Amino acid sequence: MESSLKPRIAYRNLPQLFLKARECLMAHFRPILNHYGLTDQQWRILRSLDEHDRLEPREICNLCQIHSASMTGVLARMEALQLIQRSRVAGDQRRVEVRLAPKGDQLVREMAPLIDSQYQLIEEAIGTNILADLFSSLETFIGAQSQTIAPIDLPSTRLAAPSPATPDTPQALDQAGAGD
Amino acid sequence: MESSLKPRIAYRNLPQLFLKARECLMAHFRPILNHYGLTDQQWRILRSLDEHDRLEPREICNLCQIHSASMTGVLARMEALQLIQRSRVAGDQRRVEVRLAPKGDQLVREMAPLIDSQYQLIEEAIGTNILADLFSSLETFIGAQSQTIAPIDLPSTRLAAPSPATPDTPQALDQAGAGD
DNA sequence: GTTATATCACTAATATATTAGTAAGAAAAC
DNA sequence: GTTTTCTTACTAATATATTAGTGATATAAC
Repeated sequence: MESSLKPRIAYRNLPQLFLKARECLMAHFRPILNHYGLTDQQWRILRSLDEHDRLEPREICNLCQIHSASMTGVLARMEALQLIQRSRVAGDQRRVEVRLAPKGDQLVREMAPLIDSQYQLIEEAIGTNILADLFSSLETFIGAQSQTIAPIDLPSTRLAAPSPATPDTPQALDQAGAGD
Repeated sequence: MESSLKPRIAYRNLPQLFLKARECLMAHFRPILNHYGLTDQQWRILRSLDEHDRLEPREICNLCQIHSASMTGVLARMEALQLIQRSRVAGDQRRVEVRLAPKGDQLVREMAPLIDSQYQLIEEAIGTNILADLFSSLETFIGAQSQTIAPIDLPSTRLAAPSPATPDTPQALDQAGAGD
């Protein structure tokens, strides 16, 4: 009684597949971003600002899937790099508006044709219809999420709780003990 | 001369779409993971170990899309929580093998039916064929990546380099200057 | 008008991502 | 057999993710 029906999860790992697809794709663009010293997130924000001109942090969070708590730091660094400008909204002192700074605007202008060229190479290599299918499937899937999907109810009897229990081996493996 | 052809990138943002799709989906599972005090990455590793029984860190990196440099810390924390066990490989002292610890195994056993139930609810809500289409498109896309996709060549004349330049506003916005 | 509630950016603490680099061990070149 | 090269896990430094919570402002309730 040991090899008791090993894969205990029946469904395939869809989130993982999304992740892998994204990584495959980003591998073609990351060299461009790195060439200009940009992180993924910084580029996502620049691209959104290219399309929307004036955005508030909260809107950028939604558009770029960046967590609200990360946003402050990301924007602060981008402002220090003079890629964007931040200012308070006139009527509402809580809110902030973000725009491209001249340097950021110039950077987008320079990078845009490179990004498009890379997309074109990808499209040529893997075929227009495969990409079209993919867009279609993704959008149908995302759209379908607006259905009310019920959450399962969670049991209250959890066993392995997030208590650091016995901090056995805090960092490195003990470098030796493999002989006994 | 201001609204000068604003969206300067012609192609749609596919990486972003992957990200959004993944977030939509994970929203249904994260409550389960959080209930058991697990991070996304920890769960991905547990799930892989459920399927593969014995894995080396390098293999987990590939399977779970977790960066090699992050892996050490993630595994160390999971070992401290007694979810996994690490040990040196007999013949090769460089390598490490990772297995489920009893507590981790028990956790997977408890969580597996919950995960499957949630998948089932999702499948019922959005339809089996939409999901099948999606899997198909994703796999075709990932498979097509094995084509040789040429990288564009990067110009050497970059303007905005990753130099922290003028650290104008290091952290917070200046709380006032919005009246003039 | 005052109180309660909501919104928004931000902060703090910890986990993970990313880049570069290190040290030990293994394999290949010689 | 020694030197070179490669592989593997790990470390360090910084960027971002995540969770919880704060303070300031705005809006709603009264």
